[in-house]
Amino acid sequence: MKSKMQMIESILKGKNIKLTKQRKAIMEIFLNYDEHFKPEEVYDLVRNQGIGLATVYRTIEILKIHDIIEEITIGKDRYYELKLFSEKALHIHFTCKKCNRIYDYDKTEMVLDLIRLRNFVEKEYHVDVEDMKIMMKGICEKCRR
Amino acid sequence: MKSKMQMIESILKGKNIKLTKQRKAIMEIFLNYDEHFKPEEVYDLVRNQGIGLATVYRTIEILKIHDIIEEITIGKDRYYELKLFSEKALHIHFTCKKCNRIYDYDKTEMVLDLIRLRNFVEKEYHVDVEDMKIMMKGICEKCRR
DNA sequence: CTTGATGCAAAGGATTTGCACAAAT
DNA sequence: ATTTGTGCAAATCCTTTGCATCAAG
Repeated sequence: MKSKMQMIESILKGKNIKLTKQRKAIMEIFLNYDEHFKPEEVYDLVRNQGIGLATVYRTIEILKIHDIIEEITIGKDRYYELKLFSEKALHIHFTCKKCNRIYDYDKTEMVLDLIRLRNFVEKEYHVDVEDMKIMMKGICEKCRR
Repeated sequence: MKSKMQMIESILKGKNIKLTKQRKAIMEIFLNYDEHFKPEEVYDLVRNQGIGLATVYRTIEILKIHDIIEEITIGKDRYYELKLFSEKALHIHFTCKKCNRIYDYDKTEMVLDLIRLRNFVEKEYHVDVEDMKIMMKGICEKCRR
């Protein structure tokens, strides 16, 4: 059985994309921590390996285009997180207005609503929906008390 | 009965925000066309009145903070559109991957699903949801044929 | 009058790009 | 060998800010 890393590698190989040590290092960040990162944050984690910021941006772009990671924008910040293999394939991003923490919610109960929503849109507007993002903003449990 | 413009004016008056001719001109863009605009696009529509780009940015910020317009980010672009008074209070933004057109969908049937989703999140995670955005990406009807 | 707003140009921050060199296939 | 990727620094793009001046309340 192939590891996730190997699966990503074979996806990229099929597209003439070379597997450099820089790209592997960056991919590992997303695979090992199932979290969101800003480009700068990824850079901080790999710069000790002599990897430049431009390479981080270029690699993120590649991973995004091939749907391995996804981009979420919150206010003025852009984050990236693993999309492929993520158990929380369809999840909701919640940002707290007070503490600015970002939470990912992914209960199955919601996924059903989301799928229904997608099906409705596809039928009603005759489109193919390939991707959806739900962002909520409000006050989190900790900040409410 | 107050016009929408008058209502916005009274909201802003209560906050020590002066009603300059520049701000009125920019507010009218959002009121008259119920569409999304980039800052530059708003600027193009008001620059003939001698309004500077910085003022457009500053006014957009004010309108956003007071929930008169809302921000949506699609890829690398940031758009703003009327939020207050908008019949399509809760709507879905759909972007076509091929033609890059942006559509707003707002059938009531979906709104119910969205409200249920919000209620679920609030109960399950003990948060207050004040705002939500749904972005979908895919292929639109025109580009499918 | 007094305070807050404007326009301009300059500054800032994030992202992209050109290019000579290096590494993967 | 060829092709593609990398690091660096410079360039670009979007957005914000400082400041002298102007206008709203």
